[in-house]
Amino acid sequence: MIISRSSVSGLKQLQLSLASQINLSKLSAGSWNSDDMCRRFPTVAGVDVGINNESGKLKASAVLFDSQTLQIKELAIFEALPTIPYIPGYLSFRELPVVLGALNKLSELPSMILCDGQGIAHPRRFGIASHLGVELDLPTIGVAKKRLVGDFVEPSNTLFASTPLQFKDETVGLVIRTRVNVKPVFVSPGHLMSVEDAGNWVCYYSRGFKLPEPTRIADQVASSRLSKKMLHELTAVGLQHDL
DNA sequence: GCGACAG
DNA sequence: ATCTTGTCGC
Repeated sequence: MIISRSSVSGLKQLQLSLASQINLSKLSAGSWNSDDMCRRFPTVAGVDVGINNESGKLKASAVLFDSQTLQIKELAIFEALPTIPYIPGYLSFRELPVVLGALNKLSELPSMILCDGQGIAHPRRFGIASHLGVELDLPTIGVAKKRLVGDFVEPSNTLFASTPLQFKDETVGLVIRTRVNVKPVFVSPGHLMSVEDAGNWVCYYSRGFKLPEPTRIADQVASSRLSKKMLHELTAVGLQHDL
């Protein structure tokens, strides 16, 4: 599929315009307390997108969790053919439609969302997490496995060690070691979230794996790689019908 | 001109 | 994103 450079410049202007709506206010007042924060944000959804080689369709997943217990409350998937190819810096225009499709299938919207990819750690401060946040007016956090922009020093090899991700003289995110001996993740706020809160939430949601639980499960669902153990647990609760 | 480049 | 074997560590 071809995409003209004039249409890309149009998307660029749209990003610049929408990015001005981002609000990075702090959610936490004082020290970050997980019990307190979970009361204020009772649910969280993890979203991710995979590609189905058979159909060529994008497959988005939205997994709703109780933020306190991290128990899965609901799960949804949505598939559709991609409209445009993947272009670094314009990922959201390709993936957001299916992500919204999956989220809309949930019986309730979450109080916040963690998504695969960048938040404001983006050339125009408008990664997919920011686009999703502005679109739904919900707090969002971007958790990426790779860097898109910014300079950083590798965080020490200890659990939750983190270093700032600097881009054009500002800290746009954090590089966090969510698991020892594993490459760190790139965390940045999307919308209605500060860099600091985004880091605290990611550490809180991390349970021994590289990716925090919401994104980790959403990732497995979107790429049809749910472990048999997880599949069995979901079946027991009757949440497997969408798979 | 050259290198970098989320998923 | 996805393709892939053996291997290291808890």
